[in-house]
Amino acid sequence: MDEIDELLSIRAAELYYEENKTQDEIGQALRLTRWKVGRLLAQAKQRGFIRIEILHPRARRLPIERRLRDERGLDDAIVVSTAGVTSPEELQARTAQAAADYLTALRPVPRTLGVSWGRTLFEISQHLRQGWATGVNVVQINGGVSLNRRPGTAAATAVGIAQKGGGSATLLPSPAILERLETKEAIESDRVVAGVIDLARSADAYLFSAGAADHSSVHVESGYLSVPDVDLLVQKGAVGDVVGRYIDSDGNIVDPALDARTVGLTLDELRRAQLAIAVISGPGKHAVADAVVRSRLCSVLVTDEATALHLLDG
Amino acid sequence: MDEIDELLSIRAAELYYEENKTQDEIGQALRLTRWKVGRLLAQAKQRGFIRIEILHPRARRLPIERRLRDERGLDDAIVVSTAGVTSPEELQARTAQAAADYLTALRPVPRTLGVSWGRTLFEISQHLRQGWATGVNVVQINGGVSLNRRPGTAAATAVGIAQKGGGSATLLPSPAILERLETKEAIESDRVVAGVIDLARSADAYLFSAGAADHSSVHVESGYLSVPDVDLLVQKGAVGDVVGRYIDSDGNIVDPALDARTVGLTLDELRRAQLAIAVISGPGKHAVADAVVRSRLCSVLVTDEATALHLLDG
DNA sequence: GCAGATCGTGCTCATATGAGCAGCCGGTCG
DNA sequence: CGACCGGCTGCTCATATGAGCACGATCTGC
Repeated sequence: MDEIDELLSIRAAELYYEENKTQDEIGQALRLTRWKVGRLLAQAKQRGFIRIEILHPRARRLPIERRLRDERGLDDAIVVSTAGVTSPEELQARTAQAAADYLTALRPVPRTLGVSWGRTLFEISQHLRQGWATGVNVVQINGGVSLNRRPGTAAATAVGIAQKGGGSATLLPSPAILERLETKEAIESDRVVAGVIDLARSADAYLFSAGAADHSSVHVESGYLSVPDVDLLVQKGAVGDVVGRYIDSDGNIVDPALDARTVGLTLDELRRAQLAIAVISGPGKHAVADAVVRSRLCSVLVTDEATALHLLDG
Repeated sequence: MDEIDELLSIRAAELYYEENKTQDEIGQALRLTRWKVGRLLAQAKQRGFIRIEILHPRARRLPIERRLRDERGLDDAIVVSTAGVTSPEELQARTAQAAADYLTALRPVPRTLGVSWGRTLFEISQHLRQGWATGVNVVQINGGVSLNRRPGTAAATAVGIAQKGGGSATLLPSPAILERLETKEAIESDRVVAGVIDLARSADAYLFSAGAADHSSVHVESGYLSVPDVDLLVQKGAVGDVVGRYIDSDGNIVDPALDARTVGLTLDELRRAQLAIAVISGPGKHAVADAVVRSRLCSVLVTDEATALHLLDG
């Protein structure tokens, strides 16, 4: 296309998209046939001169979702638009809403849903509508009795999801990470705890998020790890955690000793699941998101546009 | 429209604009009739959920141009899009290009074109194509023999426009502002100078820009005014200058004594013109642009989107 | 409880758009 | 010099879309 046609295509696009003229009218105005106008408009679109954005908190990016499915081998992907997002909170809210929508529309409805806990999961629980399902039992898949502040966020999340879904919640009454291996083994051999974990293994679907490996981690906030602990993990290659287990960029356990002291489903158990929904968004989580997808920890990913593009284009 | 319809309209818009489905296909997917889909899409547009942008340096904003004509009483308005602009230089280039395009398309072709000088005018002269007109004579409408750096920018501008338009340039051999009133009157009574000004008065069209009243002014750069001079003008209410004459927000001369020492067409002579094209863009020039339009110094305005919106919505 | 108003729905029909194709023009190579 | 090729043009025809309308549901006020 030469420059004169490029300019004409812009003039045509202005009249078509901004002035709502018909291609025929544009043809008269620019002294072109309507077919030429149609071709100019098609070229303007094809060359990327026309950008169409859907500005809405619930807007999704279907072409990116398709690419994630095709190029990253996911069973499904939900990508929320970042157009018009002004704060990190809004991004988080949009993603949580999308996850809640996905759960609500999920068919068949899972009878037992395994969930992790954390900021993202809590927000999803809040965005779910009363009656989003009927008779969904929720089971915690990793330990999380909070050691200090915000007691019961983990419990509140699971109970909230269950209650709104017309079912009951089964909590995992254990810390996330124990200081000694023996204690962890003792807890896991406890009848109740072992029963919960067995139930978790049998869940039809899992819903979990991932944490970035930095000082803002819920593990630091909850007191399970100290800031130097996290620094050490990062030094060993950790990019973040999934159900309390820290992984490197290939999805491998970074610190087997620490991992052995972590209560809950193992990553391999998660990988074997039919339906594992990861909800990961925000600029700080690009690396973990990549590790989760790369190592097939999830079959479904709910994320934001920027994170998705990072997964696709590096 | 209730929330369910709002959400549906977003889903429909995603399928329509991002996936290129027909309304009928969307109807099948969402279990709606195609008419319902059409209405949802219309509502999504009307409620502003759909934003269509034309991303191109030459893109204009026709609806804003129309509003400028209708609401601010301009004969014509050219508004360049700011979509995708990354630097002030690019904004300036886009506006200058639009001004050059406007001149080129102007009918009837002016036989004599009065021009001011400055950064904007110089850039317009550079964007004009060789042969943009045939036989356009250019005359300077305000004094501008540069006192120090960049000698001849004013002359180069006028000569460039004339030469590319197949005509000749008539320069105004005078400083912009003189220190003493007597000198100014003496210069103006000079046969050559008086002849040039007479020719300027008879021009078919004028092309000029406006300067902001701040330290970046060409008058400071050229040495006609000192920084304290400008500060004083601002204190008296100056928002900027047109053909070297400083005006307040109502378009009135701020300092009559200074104005009397300024060589060139007066503002009232400009106001009487059939065709006075002002080219004003950039965030720093919102106030002058408003003054120019409000006081009818121009009949045609070439500007950028942000400035135009300032003129329209405050 | 009912008449009238209002709204949303799904139709018919006119119009706008896109796909595909024959002809033409300008360039190229034997 | 002329046959060929590729790209552009403006057509025909099928399809997609939008305007207008009649019907039925729902709401409102007496």
